[in-house]
Amino acid sequence: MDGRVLAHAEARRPDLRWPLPTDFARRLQGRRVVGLRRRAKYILIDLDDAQSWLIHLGMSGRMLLSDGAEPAREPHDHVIVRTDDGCWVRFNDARRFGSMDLWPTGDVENHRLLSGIGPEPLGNAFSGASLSDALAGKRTPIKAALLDQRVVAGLGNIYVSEALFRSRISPKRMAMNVWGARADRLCAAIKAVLADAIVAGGSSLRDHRQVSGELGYFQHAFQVYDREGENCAHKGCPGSVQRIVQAGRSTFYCPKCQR
DNA sequence: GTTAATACCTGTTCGC
DNA sequence: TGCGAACAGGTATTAA
Repeated sequence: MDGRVLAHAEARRPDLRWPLPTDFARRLQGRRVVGLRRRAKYILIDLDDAQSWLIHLGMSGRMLLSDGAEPAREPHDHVIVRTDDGCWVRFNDARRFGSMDLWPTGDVENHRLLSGIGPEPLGNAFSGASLSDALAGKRTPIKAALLDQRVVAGLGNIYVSEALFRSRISPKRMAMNVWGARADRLCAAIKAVLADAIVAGGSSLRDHRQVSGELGYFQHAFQVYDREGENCAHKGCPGSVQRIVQAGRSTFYCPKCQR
């Protein structure tokens, strides 16, 4: 999309998770894309009027790209954009947990949804030491702490379970008790899980898809998530995967080797 | 101030 | 076969 003009924009409903900004489609229309970035779970599309288009895919949201004739309208196609070179971009989100906003590019770090968010897990600023600092004094299970975007950006329920399994840390362990070598292991596991997932094209559960509409493949590489009752994947461990509920979300782990 | 629970939404799956 | 209940997810809001 970089460099292309948003020749036409249409919002087919006034809200997603929250109301779309005033005159949303009109403000997109005619703008040239001058940058494409990501911060945490947000896609940031910088426009030539010094505004940035913030997009969160929520859980079921997806951006679908196609060339040529206008694609048939499908249920839950909430925002539709056509670029000046004939590309169609559709934001489709059945559950409407996604959101969009327009915000000054120079102030985007201060947007209410982005301010206070933690370091990028794949960046150099995220280390065992920085993770220890973020967890210090937190009297909540490490599972819940890792879902807190202020601690580290971009981790969701699945990747937290996988990272805790790889680092052999119990999801029930108090966050403040994850430091030193444990924090180093956890940091490395988070980076490894995300790197593996990116290579595999992401995780596809039910209707999660890539821009082409294809499913990702990382779900086939899950070691604990949605594997309740299966043998622990750690070599030599006699344990089996258990499912518990923490903060209203499923956690999968091996009680034998995750401590 | 910190942590836990709840609401939002809809397609899919499961049990009766 | 058909129906309703439960479930999945991220995050703001409300409650404790």
